[in-house]
Amino acid sequence: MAGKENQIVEAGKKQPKKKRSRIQTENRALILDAALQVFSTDGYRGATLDRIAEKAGMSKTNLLYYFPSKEDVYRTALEQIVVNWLDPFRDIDGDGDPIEQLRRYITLKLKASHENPEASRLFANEIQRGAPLIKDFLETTLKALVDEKAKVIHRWIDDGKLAPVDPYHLIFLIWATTQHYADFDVQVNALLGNQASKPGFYEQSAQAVLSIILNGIRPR
Amino acid sequence: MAGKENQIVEAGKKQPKKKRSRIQTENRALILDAALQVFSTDGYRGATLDRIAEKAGMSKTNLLYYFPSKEDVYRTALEQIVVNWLDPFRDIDGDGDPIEQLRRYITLKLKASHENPEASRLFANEIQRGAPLIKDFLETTLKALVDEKAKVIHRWIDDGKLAPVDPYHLIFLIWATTQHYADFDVQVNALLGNQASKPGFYEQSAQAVLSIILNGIRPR
DNA sequence: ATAAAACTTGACTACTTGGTCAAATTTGAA
DNA sequence: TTCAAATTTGACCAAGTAGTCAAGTTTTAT
Repeated sequence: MAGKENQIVEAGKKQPKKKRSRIQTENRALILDAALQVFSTDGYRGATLDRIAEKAGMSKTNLLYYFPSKEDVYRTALEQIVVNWLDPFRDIDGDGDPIEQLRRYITLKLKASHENPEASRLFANEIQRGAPLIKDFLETTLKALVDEKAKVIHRWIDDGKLAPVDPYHLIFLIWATTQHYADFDVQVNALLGNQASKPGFYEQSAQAVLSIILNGIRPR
Repeated sequence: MAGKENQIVEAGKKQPKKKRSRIQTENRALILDAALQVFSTDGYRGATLDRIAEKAGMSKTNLLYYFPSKEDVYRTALEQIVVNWLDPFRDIDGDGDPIEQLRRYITLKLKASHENPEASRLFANEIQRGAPLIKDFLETTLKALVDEKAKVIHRWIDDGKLAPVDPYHLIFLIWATTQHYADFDVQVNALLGNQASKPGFYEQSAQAVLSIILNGIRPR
């Protein structure tokens, strides 16, 4: 597994982006969608190409016609997720109102966890097994971005707009909490009983999470 | 996999607890320790008995002399974890000072995540794959305990000792945040660079987490 | 010391899994 | 329509995998 091309996310830019036929586009999407489900519950090693192919509605051989290997399917799925991950975080605006900016970000993250829990779980799985494919990305691209936002938060604190909290741990707390609703949704559902399946549940939990975190960081 | 004996944790009580020889005690411990490491990074399906046996320093055949099957090794390891999990939560004292009680609980959880991250990851893994072995436990034993503590928190709020927050979501937030330092420690390390390996780091992050959460729930 | 019980292991089995290959079948541009 | 390129698949293979078995080696109670 792996070797040199750990350049997840960095890739995609230089690649000439070969044009794909209609069938190719459709089938790759089917495969990636199936892969997301299987990888997110069974992990990289536990997932099998047979199951992914079955879920995608084609033979394993055909799946391997579109992706050269299991690792490649996984890498591609993971890459998609990571890219979508970054955008809302990047959008945190240092010139905006801190509470409003963080409210927006937390809300977006909660929504993502709610609408696409598999993606969150797949990402969590990758980290939990030691991040073999994205360690590099974490240490470079993501670290740079986090450092930048940490500075923004620090500035907010210096301006008295935010209680003096460690920016990094604040970011971790937000990530942890929002992902929890995706990664541990079985537990959340078990503990909340029927509540969790009621219609307004998502908005209600978003409200609760926001109120705790935002109170925790509001200047006093 | 599985079938009827989903009664994790409930077991152990009725079992006559057969006495074990010195060798048995030692080897079972070696196996469970190795299993914890392998299961926590590779997941249930991804883990192999060969790897566990190798890490435990014995042949796979011998491992299977002590545990009848892979699932049984997994179940036993998981059960140990879950039991240890519960104690500090149970110890939250409704008659104590809320802030002090929660500070204590959060500190204990952070410490556990710090000292035994594999256990946390194994538990997370079980939940993420749908909790096939402990769904029952979540819905009964754990739910009852959480309901009880939620009532305690509610009482604290009614007494004006705590800001009006949803108890369940507060508990989720605490669990999510404290586990994050174990489950995502690769990411935490990558983003904090050398900081994370410095001596006082654990105390420092505990301090940061406590300050955010406790501020978030202090009455105002 | 000794023999029964406890422990340990190599060889083996049945099954799964990632990946290959050659032979169809389908698609689409001319 | 036509045929080369694209797509699809069953048969197959080598490398694991969980678990069995019988044959040893070590421990321990007497």
